[in-house]
Amino acid sequence: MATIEDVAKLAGLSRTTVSRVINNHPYVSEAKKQLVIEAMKQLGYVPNSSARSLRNQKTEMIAVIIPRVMNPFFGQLVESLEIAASEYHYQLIVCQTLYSAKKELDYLNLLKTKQVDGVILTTLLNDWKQIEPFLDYGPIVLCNEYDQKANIPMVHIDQEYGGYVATTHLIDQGHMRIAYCCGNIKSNVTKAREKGFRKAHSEHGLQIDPKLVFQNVFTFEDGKKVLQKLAALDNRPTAIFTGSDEVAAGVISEAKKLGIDVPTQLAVVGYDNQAITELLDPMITTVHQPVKEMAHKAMNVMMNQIKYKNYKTKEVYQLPLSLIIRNSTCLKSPERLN
Amino acid sequence: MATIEDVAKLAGLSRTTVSRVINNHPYVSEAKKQLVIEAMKQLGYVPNSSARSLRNQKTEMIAVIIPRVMNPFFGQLVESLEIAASEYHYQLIVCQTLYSAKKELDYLNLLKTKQVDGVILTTLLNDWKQIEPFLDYGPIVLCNEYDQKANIPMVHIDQEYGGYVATTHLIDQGHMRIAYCCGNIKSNVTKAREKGFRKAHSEHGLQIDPKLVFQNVFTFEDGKKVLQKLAALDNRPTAIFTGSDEVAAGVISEAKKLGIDVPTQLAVVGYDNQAITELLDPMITTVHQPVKEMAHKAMNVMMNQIKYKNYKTKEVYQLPLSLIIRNSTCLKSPERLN
DNA sequence: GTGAAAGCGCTAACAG
DNA sequence: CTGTTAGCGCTTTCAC
Repeated sequence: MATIEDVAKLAGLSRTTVSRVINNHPYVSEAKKQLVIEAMKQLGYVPNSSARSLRNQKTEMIAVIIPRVMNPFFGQLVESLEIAASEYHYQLIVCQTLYSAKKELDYLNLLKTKQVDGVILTTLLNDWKQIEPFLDYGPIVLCNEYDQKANIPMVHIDQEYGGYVATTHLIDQGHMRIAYCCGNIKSNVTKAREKGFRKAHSEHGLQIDPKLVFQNVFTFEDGKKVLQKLAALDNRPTAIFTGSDEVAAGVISEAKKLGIDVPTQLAVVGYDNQAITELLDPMITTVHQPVKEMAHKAMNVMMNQIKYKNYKTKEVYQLPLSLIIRNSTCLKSPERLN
Repeated sequence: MATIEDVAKLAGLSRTTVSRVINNHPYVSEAKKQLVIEAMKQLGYVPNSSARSLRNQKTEMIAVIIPRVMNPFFGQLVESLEIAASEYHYQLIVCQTLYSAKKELDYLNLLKTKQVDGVILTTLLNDWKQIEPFLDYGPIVLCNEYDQKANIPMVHIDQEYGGYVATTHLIDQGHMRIAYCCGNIKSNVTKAREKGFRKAHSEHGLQIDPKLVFQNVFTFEDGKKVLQKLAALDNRPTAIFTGSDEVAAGVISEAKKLGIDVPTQLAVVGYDNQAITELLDPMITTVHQPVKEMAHKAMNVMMNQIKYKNYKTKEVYQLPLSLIIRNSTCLKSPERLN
């Protein structure tokens, strides 16, 4: 493989001049520049990126830590992050924790070993205390996840409003007994959503029945099970807020099987606005999260972190979301509430 | 950041000895080994991976080139490839072409610049002639895609059998007019599938009506459009083979809208066995592809390529697939054909 | 067993 | 405008 030295020799110049041409430095005469370009072409020369990384102390790689790619929300996030990264000529490394806190820490080591210039965390499996020491080695940006204690940039979505707007929509439709499903109760994303759910209730003077609250509900199957439990209740709810479209799909599927009509007997709200919401009958009312915008903002913030190296400054960016009303909560009116 | 030099000084030893400890070399006395370990711990030392990459001429990174993460098939492939890579202590870089042949070439440059030890190609947007020169810089493995002309390892699935088994299933159900949708006609994956479709027909002495063949059908929306065209036909088909579950879902959705019953008036076969096949009513008969196995095999082959550096040897691994029969093609009998 | 020294390929003072 | 030189942090001969 040709090196910069080879190019220099062939062009009859020094390594420095070649380097200058590669890096578009000024003060290289046009004549020599052409000489260098010619020599590079002739040798098929491409700079070695390990050498550059070592010398420049940067790798132009970002790691993104997610639970798993097949989770539609995180898949979409990775897709958008990769597109954003490539706009900055950065490469994206995918790191799947598979919900293991230890793997999260393992992947953070990429920062210590300088394999990446920064890490984007999309969930937080460990306590902030465990994460913080890694900041000595490079920037960490929270994207989607939020932590009050963290002294770093975070780009996230207003989940409290998400819970609030969806619940308010149900209450406006006349529902007074609303079931609630959420995912990982330890996540601040989940907590904020629940806060919004509670706020909507208290604003309307409504109580929440603890029997209607379910935790750690993630999948289609989980959704089915929740519906079975609800169906067995004496005093059934007339609506349900689910933490994800998959769960909503499970609820609807099982409701159909048991002859419970959606939305007339049970209104269902999903979350994430995944493709599936438009494929089912009825189509699912859901909360749209601005994933692309979040990804771009997070990458933008990351680039600034890399540039200005102020890794331990808290910066909070909160993005709005919107409710998309479809037939799983009401028979007509496809409006969009902001 | 502590370097190997710092560790050596603190331990009162040479860089060499420290390096030996890091790399688990024999011939280091236990006493000094402990000294080094102690010093490393005290300094929070971690070896710099750019320096190692430069010295060792390997990065322990693999790039995988896919169209996009949100395509469920490729999302699943990335998920499995990342898991496989991490078992070898390799990192995975995601590269999305967004169906641009130029981006495919751009990402192959990661090989030239030595940013990765190898590239896994899952589709082929360029001619093999365009790709081949990159083999001078490192290994390329084809995973999912297949090309007769390529002189490299390829791990793929027996798509011809996929087309064959699905079509035979339809014929066995008594269908004689079967519509056919496929994706990118230039892909060998697509071609093989069609070959199987044709083979099943000729084995049963059946003709294929060109009016029933559709190309470049990828999405849910595309599926809807295909059904609309079929519905407008004088002589409608009684079954349809689609290239993906999404398309099948679109066909079924539109059929419902037009009052065409699935499966009695139109039997529908999907492809990929994505989650959605079990969420819809009717559940979709589909072809299951062994994605995890393919990913593991591809990564395994890649590791051998890196080790033995015989980049230009053709090796073909073909994996079997199976038909999963659900209600979109027949009302009962949930069997599984191999 | 251990260390000195060369060098992986590149960039950036610094000097001219 | 151009070249000389000194490393970036690590591993590996080659001596001892």
